[in-house]
Amino acid sequence: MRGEPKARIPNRWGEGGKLREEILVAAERLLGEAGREEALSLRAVAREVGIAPPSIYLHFKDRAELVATLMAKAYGEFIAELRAVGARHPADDPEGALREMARWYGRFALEHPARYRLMFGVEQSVLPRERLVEHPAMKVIDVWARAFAACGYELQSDLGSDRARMSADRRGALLWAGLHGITTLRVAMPVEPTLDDMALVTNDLVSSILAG
Amino acid sequence: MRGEPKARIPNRWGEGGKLREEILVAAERLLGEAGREEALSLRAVAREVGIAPPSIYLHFKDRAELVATLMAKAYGEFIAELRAVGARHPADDPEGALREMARWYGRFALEHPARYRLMFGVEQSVLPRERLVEHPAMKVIDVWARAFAACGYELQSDLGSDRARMSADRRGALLWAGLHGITTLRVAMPVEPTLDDMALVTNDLVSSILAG
DNA sequence: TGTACATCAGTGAACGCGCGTTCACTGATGTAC
DNA sequence: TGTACATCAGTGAACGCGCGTTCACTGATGTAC
Repeated sequence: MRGEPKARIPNRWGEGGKLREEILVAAERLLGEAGREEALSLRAVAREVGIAPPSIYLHFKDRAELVATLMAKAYGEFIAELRAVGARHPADDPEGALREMARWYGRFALEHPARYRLMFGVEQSVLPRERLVEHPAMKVIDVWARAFAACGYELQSDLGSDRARMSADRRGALLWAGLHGITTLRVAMPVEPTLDDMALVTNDLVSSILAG
Repeated sequence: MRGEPKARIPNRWGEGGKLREEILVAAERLLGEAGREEALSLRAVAREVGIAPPSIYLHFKDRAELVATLMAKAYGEFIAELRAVGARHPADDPEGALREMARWYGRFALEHPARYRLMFGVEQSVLPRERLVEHPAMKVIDVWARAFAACGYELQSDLGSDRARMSADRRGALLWAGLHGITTLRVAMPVEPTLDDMALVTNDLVSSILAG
């Protein structure tokens, strides 16, 4: 009953790259099952694809490079979709768009916990200030800041200022932190998380930040 | 230069329990270094204490029991300290107490990331509704709810209701989620987290929830 | 058309590692008679 | 006071496991002459 112990037919000349895609797809699937990046093993990926473990090294320098590739893909798709959710909403209702995006954020974290953790859950190596702008997390902040700016709050680059009225940037940072807290606490705690429940807290959060 | 490869002198009769304490202390230390519970190994604990790995089984059924013990200790100390921080504040300034507790929360997470993650960072097994009240996480919610109640918001057991004015419980849940998000995002992101920075966002959060 | 050689895609076997856990044991200290 | 035995605290060696990675290889497909 073993799957297929038969030898794999090698790809044609010039089509070696196909295996790279297969490896990424299998790794994403297994990551979803494993839940945490640390629990994803090259050998398991190789088994899933049906190749020998060393074959992975034809396409990735080492385990770290495979994980980094998964992470970059996850970020790219996540940010694009978050932007798209906002853009799909009527332009004359920026608050509605904000709420829509916030709800989508929670749903995403609940439906793809492993991918979510891959992006926001691991302690990452600290980058020097000047390379920070490149990091995809900065783009996430930017999306939220723009969403608040559309609601009439002014953008300002200085996050550290404490003027009387909270800037769009600070509201964005606050919303993101709040959403992150809501979703990760739901997933971490021994309560079965429900979307309704989460939507309620999320709405409270958005209202508070719009009012505060 | 190896530490001490010498044999350990066994504890006296009736004093076997001392080793249990030594194991727990060593495990807490190593957990702090490792950062994540999964990275804590029995063999490392044994090395740290200076005993043979099987000796741990004299006091703990298996690895899971040791980790569970660490977690219970961490929860107990955390909740006691959080309550104490609130209690130390003048009773006529409940908002100040709330802000004080919120700041302490962030500081704790930054200073003891491993212990924080041990409590709030792992996906735990889902408990049945009736056993939920026993879980220490419920006590955390309770502390926050009482802190908001002291600020004049009414307590109500029904978290799901959506009356016009947000109850103390819902504000408490929201604050906790927000704090959790702020602290974990700071730790997870490639930015060096600073206390000032966190204190600013934390204040924004408290203000928003008090106003919302 | 034939043939030597390069290139490509991929493999099998092995490496050393640290892990959780089990097993049968050792040696000191207490207790019963 | 002596001695057989029970109890306690702890150990050494071994188990099987899955892991990341390296190494020298195979066999098919292309290219040069």
